[in-house]
Amino acid sequence: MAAPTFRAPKGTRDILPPESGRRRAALDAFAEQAELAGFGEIMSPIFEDLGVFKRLGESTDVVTKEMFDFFDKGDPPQHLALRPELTASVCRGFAEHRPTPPWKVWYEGPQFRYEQPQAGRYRQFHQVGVETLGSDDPQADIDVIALGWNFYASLGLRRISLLLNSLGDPSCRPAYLEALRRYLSDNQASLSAQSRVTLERNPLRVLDSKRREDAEIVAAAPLMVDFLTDETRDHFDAVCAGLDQLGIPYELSPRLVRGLDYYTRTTFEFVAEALSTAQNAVGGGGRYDGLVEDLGGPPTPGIGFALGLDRILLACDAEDVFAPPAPVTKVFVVDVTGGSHALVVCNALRAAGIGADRTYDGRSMKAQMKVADRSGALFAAIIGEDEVASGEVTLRDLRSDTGQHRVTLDDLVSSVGRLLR
RNA sequence: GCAGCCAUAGCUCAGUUGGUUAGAGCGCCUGGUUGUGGACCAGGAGGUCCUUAGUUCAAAUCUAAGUGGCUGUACCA
Repeated sequence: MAAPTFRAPKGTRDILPPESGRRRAALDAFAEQAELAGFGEIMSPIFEDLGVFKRLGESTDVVTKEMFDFFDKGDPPQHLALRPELTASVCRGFAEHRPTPPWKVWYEGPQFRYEQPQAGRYRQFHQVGVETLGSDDPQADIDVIALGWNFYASLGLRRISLLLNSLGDPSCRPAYLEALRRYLSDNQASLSAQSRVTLERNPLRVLDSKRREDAEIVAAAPLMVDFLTDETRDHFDAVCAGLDQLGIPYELSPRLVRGLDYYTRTTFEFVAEALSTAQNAVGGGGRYDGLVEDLGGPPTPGIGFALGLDRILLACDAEDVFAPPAPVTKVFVVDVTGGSHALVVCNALRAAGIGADRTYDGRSMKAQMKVADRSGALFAAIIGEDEVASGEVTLRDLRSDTGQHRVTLDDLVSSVGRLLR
């Protein structure tokens, strides 16, 4: 390939039509579902004070090595970072504005992590998500999970699995962590070198290891579910019962640990069976009952999820669903008299809400008809010397052989409007 | 982070043991009809063979480094 002077930075890409239209449609579908469920959109800044994201957990890769951070020009300079996820921003917003709970918001937008890119993983990636702040009712958990589930279904995806777990809360997790740490330490000799390091920082995440050497030890490790207090167990059981009630299938996944430290109690992940194992997580979320307080707000429980749009669209490809939307151009104006009539006609059609397009540069009729066909337009509106002389336009059906007929310029918009119904 | 594979036209890819002017299909443009798209036919445009350095009389082809993409792994969405 001829090397262009500049290219999109590593791990980023341009999304061009028609793929961009498909993403827009997916975003619109998500927005509609979220609004139907009573969520309003939050538009937060793309960068925040680095401290906002440090609360995600000092031991997570996201915080320790994957942040795009920089200093601004202030005196003293402020240490800022591009957002690596949005839950922290939402909680910061809640702590800042103190809206009346329960506060239900949805979001969409690009997020940034400095990682090694590969298929389905980008340095700038796009997520949609929701957060419900201010309620620890298990029915809030169920509503959130159901919204995610329904969104995948609305795109046409069928092969999505829901993995469910409870990570406990401060009343029971310390005891479990202690038991887990003791167990893993006792069996340290059998663990991989990498896991021995992870064990020091965060024993929970050793459970996430997929290294073969660790498999045996991990499989026999104590499980959080066996340490839940009555209260957290009741919460978890209520979530399961609610999902049963809604007919949403799930798989209990007692070793499901998520990459961010703030999660408590309910945690879940959506997996696309149509994608290869390394990038098949298409969404995930859970409760983070301590995060708002960590960010300086009042003690506030919260639950939410984030879904990775890039991977969702890959899953749509794999399942061959959710095609790009039909072209908006309905009428292609072919003007062989120089183009100024096309200018007027297109403007009138567009004003009436009818998609209209044309070519430039005074091309031949043959060339213009070719472009008209390719545009996906349903009709060609042809303007030549004859039409100009009689104040008419020739309307030609491009998608069937019903031929063509003339209408007066004044009638064009209403004729087309009738034909499109 | 670690490891492997790959990089030739807008796209998908051929290119022999290193040897004239680097090819195909699709796409694009023009014409075949001085007013008509899709099918067909003819012609045309389009290339720093990723970059740099090296080996050689000679490099798309061999070597090294860099860059980018992909795959696995780690981790994550």
